[in-house]
Amino acid sequence: MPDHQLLHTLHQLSRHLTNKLNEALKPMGLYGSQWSVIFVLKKKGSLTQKELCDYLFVEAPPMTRTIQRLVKQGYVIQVPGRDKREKYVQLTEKALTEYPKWEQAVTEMNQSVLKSLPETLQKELFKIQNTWLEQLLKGED
Amino acid sequence: MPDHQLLHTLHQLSRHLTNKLNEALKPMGLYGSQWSVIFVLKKKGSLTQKELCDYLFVEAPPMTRTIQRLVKQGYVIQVPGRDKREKYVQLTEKALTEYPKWEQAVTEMNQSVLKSLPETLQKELFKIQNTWLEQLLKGED
DNA sequence: ACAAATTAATTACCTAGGTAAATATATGCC
DNA sequence: GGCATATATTTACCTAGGTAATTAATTTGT
Repeated sequence: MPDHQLLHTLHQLSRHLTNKLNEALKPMGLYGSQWSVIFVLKKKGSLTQKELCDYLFVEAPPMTRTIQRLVKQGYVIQVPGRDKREKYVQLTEKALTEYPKWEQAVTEMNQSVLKSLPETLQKELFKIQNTWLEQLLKGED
Repeated sequence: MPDHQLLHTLHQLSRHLTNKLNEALKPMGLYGSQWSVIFVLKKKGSLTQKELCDYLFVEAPPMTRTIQRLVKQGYVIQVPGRDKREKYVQLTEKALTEYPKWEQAVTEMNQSVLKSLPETLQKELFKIQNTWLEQLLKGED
């Protein structure tokens, strides 16, 4: 019976948190989608756009746009690969310099929204979400 | 430590489910946002746009657009209220006729995505989400 | 009673993310 | 080698949802 509600609540929660993220990043002139790309690049180094798409489960066109905005802001450069179809994307010095500030802002926001949820529930939620998402993605093929 | 991951997974899960919903509704020419409005109107009867916004936690401008599309498709009519600033929105006969088909499509989609998640976890997830969202909204004021 | 503040809806414009189609480069097959 | 197929990126266009500013109607304060 509460099936509709479950998805509805999940949707609202996600929207609420996305808004919080954007709010936290706004003072630094970044958006959530940009942060997600920066976060991955910081962890993984240089990646092609395709690899970024696969990692973030985002389609190519929005990825192109997000990257182009990052290029324009000077936080990322595109380097043509040996295969000339693909473009490797990597953080600039400027981005690496700013990164700690960005990460701190996001971390603070995370803590602020998570403080109302006991840690046991956080772990439980994380586990259930992961299980579910994994199952859903497995069922795709 | 897995804070970033928690929000990231939640975001991906939500996107995945939204895509599934749109996919399920596509054959009937509806979108997820339209369905959410129809669902509420079916349950609550006639509501002003403001009331719909409050109920769905959506801002007024996207609500205006969603409703205007529903009007154009003949699924909803806008009735000026006694307070002439507000517009009551209500389902048409056409919408009520189609409703069972829509609901079935959404229910089937719900079941299809939920079948990979044991019922105990569904309940657990629902409970945690609700608790969290409630706390977050409480903290807004 | 009337000017000022508030409110509901709309308009204009932004990001996020999706599909379909166009390009350009690689790869396979003969 | 050359032609068909596959792949990475981009372009064009759609919905979802957000903020800021506009408009019209209502409420408040004096």
